[in-house]
Amino acid sequence: MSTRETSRPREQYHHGDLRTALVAATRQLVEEKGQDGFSVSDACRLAGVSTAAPYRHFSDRNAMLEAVALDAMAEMADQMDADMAGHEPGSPDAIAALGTGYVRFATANPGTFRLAFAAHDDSEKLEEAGHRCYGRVLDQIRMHFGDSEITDRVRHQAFLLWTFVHGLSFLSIDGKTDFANMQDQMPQVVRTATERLLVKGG
Amino acid sequence: MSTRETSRPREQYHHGDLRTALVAATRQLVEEKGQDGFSVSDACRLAGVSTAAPYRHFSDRNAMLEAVALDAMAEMADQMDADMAGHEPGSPDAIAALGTGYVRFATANPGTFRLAFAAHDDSEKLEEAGHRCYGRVLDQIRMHFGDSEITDRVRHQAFLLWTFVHGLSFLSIDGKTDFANMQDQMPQVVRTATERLLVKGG
DNA sequence: TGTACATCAGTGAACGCGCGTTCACTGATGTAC
DNA sequence: TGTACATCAGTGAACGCGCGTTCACTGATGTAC
Repeated sequence: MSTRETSRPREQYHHGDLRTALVAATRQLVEEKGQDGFSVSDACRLAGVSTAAPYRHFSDRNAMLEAVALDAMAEMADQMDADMAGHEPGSPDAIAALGTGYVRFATANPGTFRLAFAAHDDSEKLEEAGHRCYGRVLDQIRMHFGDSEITDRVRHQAFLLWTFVHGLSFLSIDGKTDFANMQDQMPQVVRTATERLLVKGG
Repeated sequence: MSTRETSRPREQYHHGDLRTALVAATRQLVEEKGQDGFSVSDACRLAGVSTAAPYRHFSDRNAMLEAVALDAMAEMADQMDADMAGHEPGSPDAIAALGTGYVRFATANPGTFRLAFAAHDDSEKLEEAGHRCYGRVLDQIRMHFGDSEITDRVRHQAFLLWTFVHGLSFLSIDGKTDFANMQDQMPQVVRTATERLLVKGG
């Protein structure tokens, strides 16, 4: 099972890892053209297979998008973990780092971010992945307050912070921030908002 | 030039106000199917005209969407003005009212809201309309601080607040708020965030 | 080690569909006389 | 008030296109003997 580049034309009848290659192709196209601009045919072209091939691995077009969304959600959790590493658990530093990780993922992967957070009527797997991601925020804020479980005030604070970084993500990827350099200023903006939003009496 | 319902089949050769009817149809479809799901043909069906008719009034499909976005931006400004009316200018009440007006517009018109705030490469008219809308926020915050002009701190504060209500809008329309009743709780959430984010030392 | 065979991941051609846009046209409207 | 005519907002048929999905098939792989 050799590694294979997504865009190189097939040289063998059996691909080896077509599912993975198709997810990669789908993700690339979602970034380039958005989830509505994405087409199964394009993904097949990228992966170098016939247009019927994906149906061995996915029930339909939507399942391909869902696979990308699931991947993205897990990757985002990793990004947040990485950004949080080294900070005192429950500290404003750690909490702000979670937020910057979120926004950084969104700006680095705007199409995928949009896809992952769009309303998917059904997918409970995606919802679970989202909750797993959000659990990190809840837990840091629980520790910040020294609570032993996820209380209402923890949930409330977490929601305020999530709302902020979610808004910052969308404003950034839609080009509505007038910062000269979003990359540089973003962490400071998140830090300020975190400090102000995070107060006990809420 | 009589008023005409959008969905009634045409009875006359000349429509009377086809441009307006097409904008209304486009907007309805953007709400039902999103801006990518919208099709010119559907809009023509709704307006009861042939598929070639829109090209008398719009250069292409995109121009139809832009017209809807422009309408929406103006309407949003009206909503914000209406919600702000009766509050002391520059007061937290007034500023929070601007925010709730924003979120209320978004949740009442999710498809149109998304369209209006998506990245439109070019349209300077839309950008202007957006700035006109945002000017209300800048002005209220300027008054709040008693500044005589739009200073950097005013811009900074306004951006924090905008970010928050923008995030709340997206979380709401994508069904990520776990409130039992968004309609009831939203104003209080906006109020809390406004109070916390709005401090002099920023 | 060599052979027979089941499995199933791929092919490629075809399907029906709806799309955005163009074209030469038609006919209602409003104005000049 | 009545008529001729220019204007231009509509028609309807057609175009080329790319789409998602299905179908009977082919041929590479891995296993049982």
